[in-house]
Amino acid sequence: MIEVENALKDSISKKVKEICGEDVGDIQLEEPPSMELGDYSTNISFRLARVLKKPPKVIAEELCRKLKEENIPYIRDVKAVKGYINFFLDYNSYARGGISRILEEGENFGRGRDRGKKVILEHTSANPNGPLHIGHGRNAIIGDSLKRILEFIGYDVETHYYVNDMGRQEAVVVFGLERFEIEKDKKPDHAIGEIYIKANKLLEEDPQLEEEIGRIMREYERSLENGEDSPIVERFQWAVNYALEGIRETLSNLNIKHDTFVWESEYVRKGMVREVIKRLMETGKVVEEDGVYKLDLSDFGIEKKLVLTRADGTTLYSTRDIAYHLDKMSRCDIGIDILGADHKLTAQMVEASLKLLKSKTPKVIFYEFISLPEGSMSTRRGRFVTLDEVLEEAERRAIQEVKKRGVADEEEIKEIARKIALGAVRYNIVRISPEKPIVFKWEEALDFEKVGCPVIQYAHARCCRILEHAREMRIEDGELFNYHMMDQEKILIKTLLKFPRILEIAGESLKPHILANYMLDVAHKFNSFYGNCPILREKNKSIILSRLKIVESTKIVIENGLKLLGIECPGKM
RNA sequence: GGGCCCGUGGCCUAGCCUGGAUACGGCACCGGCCUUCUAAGCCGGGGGUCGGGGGUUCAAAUCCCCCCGGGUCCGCCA
Repeated sequence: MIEVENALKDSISKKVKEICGEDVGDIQLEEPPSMELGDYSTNISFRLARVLKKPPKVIAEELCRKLKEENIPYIRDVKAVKGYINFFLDYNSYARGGISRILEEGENFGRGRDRGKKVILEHTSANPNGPLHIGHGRNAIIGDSLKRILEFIGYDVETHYYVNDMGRQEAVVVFGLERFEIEKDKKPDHAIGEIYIKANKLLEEDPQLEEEIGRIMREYERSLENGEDSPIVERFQWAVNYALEGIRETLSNLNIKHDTFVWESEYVRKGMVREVIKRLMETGKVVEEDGVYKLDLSDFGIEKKLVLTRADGTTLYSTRDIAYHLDKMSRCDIGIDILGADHKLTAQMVEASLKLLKSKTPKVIFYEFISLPEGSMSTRRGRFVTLDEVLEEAERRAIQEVKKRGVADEEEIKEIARKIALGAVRYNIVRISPEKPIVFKWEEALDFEKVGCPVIQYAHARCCRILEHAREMRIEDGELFNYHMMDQEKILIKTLLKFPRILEIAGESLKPHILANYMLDVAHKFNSFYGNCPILREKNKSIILSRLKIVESTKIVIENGLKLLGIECPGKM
């Protein structure tokens, strides 16, 4: 609970000032390794040792004496141990205060005040030349989770899918569509993907055709710049929209919806790319080399020069990307991009260019690749595992599991299995911190035992069942938390009350995996509580009532938390 | 060759930014618990040179340097 922490910090800060006469800045509160040692601790004495020229142990004891005189809310005792100062909560009042807050706030528990800040978060942005694979999934899932978290803690968030319709790869699709029949009964993104693979194979066999790709790209760009709605423009639009239709469906199955799809070509059509090039030319940082103009970014520690346009005058991805970012950053307070680690250099160059143009720059979250045991994925070679097949397989296995348990009837099973599958897939990706490379293995991705989201959903289902039974029992109101509480309930309550702080940390540091790991922690703490503290079997009415409130609070935290990870709770499983 | 990222028990993973008390969990393994709130669970147990070596510090998984292994980038591709 933030109130407790702030009160503690204030008291410590005040006493430190009395001892050494000066402000030592922000006090850090930690949690001791075990409950016997206390609930909160500070290592301030170690930091003061040098200033005061006294051993930490002596300082801790002195501070401890002074802190004991203070009346800090919810704190019943202070102890000095081996240089640390440890604080002990009065769990009865802490539980009463904390639990009633969770229950009052309900689905708003953890929600932050409106910050009056507009965020544009760009994620997924996969090229529309095939279905999304699990690598794209990592991008989409991190992005969508982050959007939900930021929104919940008080930001106004708009998500962008930057549609890359101008690259070589899309020209290859258009080229392929001229030569191969598209399979109309296939899911559109998969059908486009096959065309793309076939076209690439053809290009490999007959490199002469490469000329044709260049011609298509030039023609498309010229048409756009002239503002024409020529056949080539229509062909590109058709191909892109067709693939996007399938991509949208996959995203929707993952509970992901973008607010805006921004087409790269729009920046060419509106002349904004030319404008950017012109403005970059005026910075005085442009040199001519091998017949093309290049931007020298050595002032930013980047050795590689940025090519502004091709020798044939057509634009490049990077310049279009700068135009997009210039526009985007002017429309928000904070811009966030989710990018694969392979984009690090490009992102640096975009950032440097934006600085040259006096623009704000985006915050970028980089994630490492998901590879297959046999090597890295490749859309071009058709070597990838699609999100569609992962979701489908997960659902198939979930149906089997749910049937085995026999807790739901035929109609419910499908819906329950869908939620479990979605949770398993999203959770297994979002729980890993993004800078960690992942090797995709089917057994790991779809393991419903123990690790992962089903455990959390299961804990939630248990809550639901208990509350259901409790309603039938019609337990009357009474005094709460007036008994000697078990460790498991103390630990659970403390964990539940960390939720708002966790969201703050996960949101501000742009790390959704922190929330994911916390959710598993809540489930474990709940299971331990459930296994050790009788609820409905308890004789004492006040204890039953109090524990039911804990169950209800757990249900709220799990629902709120999983919702922010884009995961639903089946309620029974 | 240079830049960036990763390297934590047999396997997966948190902690690293902001250094502190027994390194968080899970899988697998061993033992106990279902006529009692869903056993996708609970309780207990074994298992660790935090890739290696130096350094800074009263204190290093955490900060600095070097090395090893893996990934990635260094296109008039995106």
